[in-house]
Amino acid sequence: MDFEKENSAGYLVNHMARLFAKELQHRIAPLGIVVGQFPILLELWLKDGVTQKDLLGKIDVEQATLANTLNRMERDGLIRRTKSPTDARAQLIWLTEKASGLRDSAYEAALNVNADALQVLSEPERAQFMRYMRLVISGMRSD
Amino acid sequence: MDFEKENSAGYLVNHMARLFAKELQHRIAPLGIVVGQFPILLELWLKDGVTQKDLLGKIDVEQATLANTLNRMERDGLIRRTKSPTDARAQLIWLTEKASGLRDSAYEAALNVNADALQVLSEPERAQFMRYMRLVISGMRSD
DNA sequence: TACACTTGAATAGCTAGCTATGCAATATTA
DNA sequence: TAATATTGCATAGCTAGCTATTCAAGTGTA
Repeated sequence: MDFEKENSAGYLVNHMARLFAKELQHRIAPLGIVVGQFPILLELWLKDGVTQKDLLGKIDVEQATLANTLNRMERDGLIRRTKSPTDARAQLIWLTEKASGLRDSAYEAALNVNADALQVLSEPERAQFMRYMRLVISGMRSD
Repeated sequence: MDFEKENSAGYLVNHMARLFAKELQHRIAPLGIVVGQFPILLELWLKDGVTQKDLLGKIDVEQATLANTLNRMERDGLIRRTKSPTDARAQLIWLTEKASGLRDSAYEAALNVNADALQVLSEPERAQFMRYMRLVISGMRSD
């Protein structure tokens, strides 16, 4: 039997993900944020004052991962938390001024990473590529 | 400005990579190995008795990451190390019997993950998808 | 109402990745 | 050959992800 990693989808996917992460990391570092915080910020920029559970429903990550990342974000002055008025177990998560102000630069950084990474593909190829990824993801999630 | 994560290549790539890793993890756990060890084992199954530096040249990971993973592999009885006869700083890395014996089952597990993940795509689509990933990777590496 | 069940979140403990730094052995060069 | 530079590897310390477990607060029910 043979196994050539360049012909292994999993190997390529992993490698590509690390390159994307490294590139995004590099571009958002000046903003004082890190990659794991990105999806959370994306949600909070749309709507804050939500509970951890609300966030969890929108972000594809385990609850423990989210809780840890939120702790680091609080430590770093990106969010603050207030008691939920309706449930003593829950807290509402709010962006700080600092974090709110980063939105446009962060969007831009991420859009640039994506554009640069996909620049080797033509426009229709890019669309195909995105479509393939969405298909693979939804196939894998439904197992 | 708008940012929809389902339209972000980086977001999809990251998500897909975690699904692949989780699936592979799940299938190789019975063999007593974990995902980070996989690329190293692939190389060692081809040829062992090599130095860390040799391995580093073939695996796309930082030196420190490799060193840590090798330590865990030694702890887990997958490799052993002998002094290099030519360089007192280096060691030669050898597979144990246990690790050698895992090769075929591990190949099979990985091939199955890939096949299952890509089953939502037709054969020509799969080929395109792989081609796109290789293009994106080589584009990103050459920056 | 008391007790059991469920749920929101935190914590422990692990792998895998990274950067930065240290250190001893080898190579190079003045 | 002595001083310097380079190299092979290890270590420290961080983020990001995971599973498993715990715990307190809410919910439902006998």
